[in-house]
Amino acid sequence: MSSVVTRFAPSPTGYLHIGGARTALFNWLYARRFGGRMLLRIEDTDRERSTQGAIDAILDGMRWLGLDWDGDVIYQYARAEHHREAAMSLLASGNAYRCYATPEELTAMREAARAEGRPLRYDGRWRDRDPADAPDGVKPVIRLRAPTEGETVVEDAVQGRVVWQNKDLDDLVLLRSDGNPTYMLAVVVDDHDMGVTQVIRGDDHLTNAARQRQIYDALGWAAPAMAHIPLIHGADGAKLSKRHGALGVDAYRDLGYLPAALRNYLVRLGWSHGDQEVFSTEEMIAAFDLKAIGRSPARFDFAKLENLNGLYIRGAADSDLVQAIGDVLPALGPSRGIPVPMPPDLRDRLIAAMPGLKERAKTLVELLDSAYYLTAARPLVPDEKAKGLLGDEARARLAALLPALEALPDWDAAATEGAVRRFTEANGLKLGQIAQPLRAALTGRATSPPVFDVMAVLGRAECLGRLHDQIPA
RNA sequence: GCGCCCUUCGUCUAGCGGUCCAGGACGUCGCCCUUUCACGGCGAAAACACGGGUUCGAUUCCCGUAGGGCGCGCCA
Repeated sequence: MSSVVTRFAPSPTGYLHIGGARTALFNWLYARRFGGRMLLRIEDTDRERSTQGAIDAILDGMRWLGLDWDGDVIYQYARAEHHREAAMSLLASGNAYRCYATPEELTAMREAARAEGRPLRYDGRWRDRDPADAPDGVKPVIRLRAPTEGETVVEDAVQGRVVWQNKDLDDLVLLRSDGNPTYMLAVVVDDHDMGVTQVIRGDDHLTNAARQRQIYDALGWAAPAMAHIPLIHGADGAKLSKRHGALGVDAYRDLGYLPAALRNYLVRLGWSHGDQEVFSTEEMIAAFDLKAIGRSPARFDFAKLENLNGLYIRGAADSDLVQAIGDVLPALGPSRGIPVPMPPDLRDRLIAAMPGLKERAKTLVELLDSAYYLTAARPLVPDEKAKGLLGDEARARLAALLPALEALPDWDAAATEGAVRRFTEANGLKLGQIAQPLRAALTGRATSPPVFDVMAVLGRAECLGRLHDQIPA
């Protein structure tokens, strides 16, 4: 029993989108689960659309997500010679033939078929034709001489046994007229040469699996095991578009999601392990198996991702969170009022504030926003909710409280709380009636960590200053 | 049009013939805790697409119907 080899094979025509990220995760988990390897192959045979920028984005996305691959990145285009050799051997064995139909001819054929309600398949017009009939000046493609009778079967780990009638499958192109291989050929040759034992990919490739199976058979090679996982849909059930989640993983990073949270969310999309919702990476690896992958498409749900992200934020180390904030800072723009890179003293103050902050943030962006009071310069600009807490009456109360605070010999949470409580008792107020305006004046927000902790962190001078800013002259 | 795949609460899912008047999680709504928010705790509403079979018995098996998805390129 040879060891497990999986592969993730994106085409570099855009960023690493969320569906691709999940495919990569599943391949990674499967390889790790069985002590095998996950290879990374860039399918760049489309020279028009493949870009270096996309390759970089995909690699960066995988690194950010914590999905590493084994060995060097394999570039499919660099292997074109191997693909051509396979096509030639197929030609030699009679399992392929030259087709001289022009693109215009094929388009006309398809249109006619569509108009007459017939299947849109190549009609095999050059399959048995004498090569002597070849027209001048037309460079042929090489097509697979696919079986016309019987059936092609794919035993799929998630879809089960899927059967096609060979009469429904046409003779696909293996080599283009310019001599370059098609995706269909390249995938088969590469997976074979790379020793891939388990293919895990989106089920948009399920039909391709049948056609690739025919190529394997023609080549006399054993096909790897297959697992076609359902696609991820948008919240409305339609295909995932940019509007609802088909963002690159870099966008999720910039939105303030943690890689561990995204991994956890993604692994539960289409896969389950009883009632368990939260998985550490180790647990995921130990529990992952193909059998538990469902067959119906899942919809992307930001609310659940947020919930999970909040869970991971609460569980993260304070210094790690500040580090993560620092990492996303450049993408957030200068409007946050925090210099990039983050000054060491601010870093320390943020770390000190994290225990109170991380309890109430769902994303790193929210975390940063809630830290506004730490970085804001006087006078503060309260948000709408905070403004609502700073009416005339409230500000009058703050003015009345001020002398008691100014007279405090010590400035810590216990001291300020004591002073405020004595004030409320003396004036027949409930604690909230003074604590909320205090919070609004001090933080510019209606929510914050416990207000007396905030006062301790800010220090006497800054607190009294901010209070004076809000008190009527 | 042809082929293939899918269908349990709004969403992610458990369920592999009786344990299901269907369980968990997110979300929603109450209540509690609390200076607020959040966290946490407690509770509520919320689903087996439809129609036929098979069976003593179907959410579970089979066949249709409807709905959805994917594929049908000298793209990948």
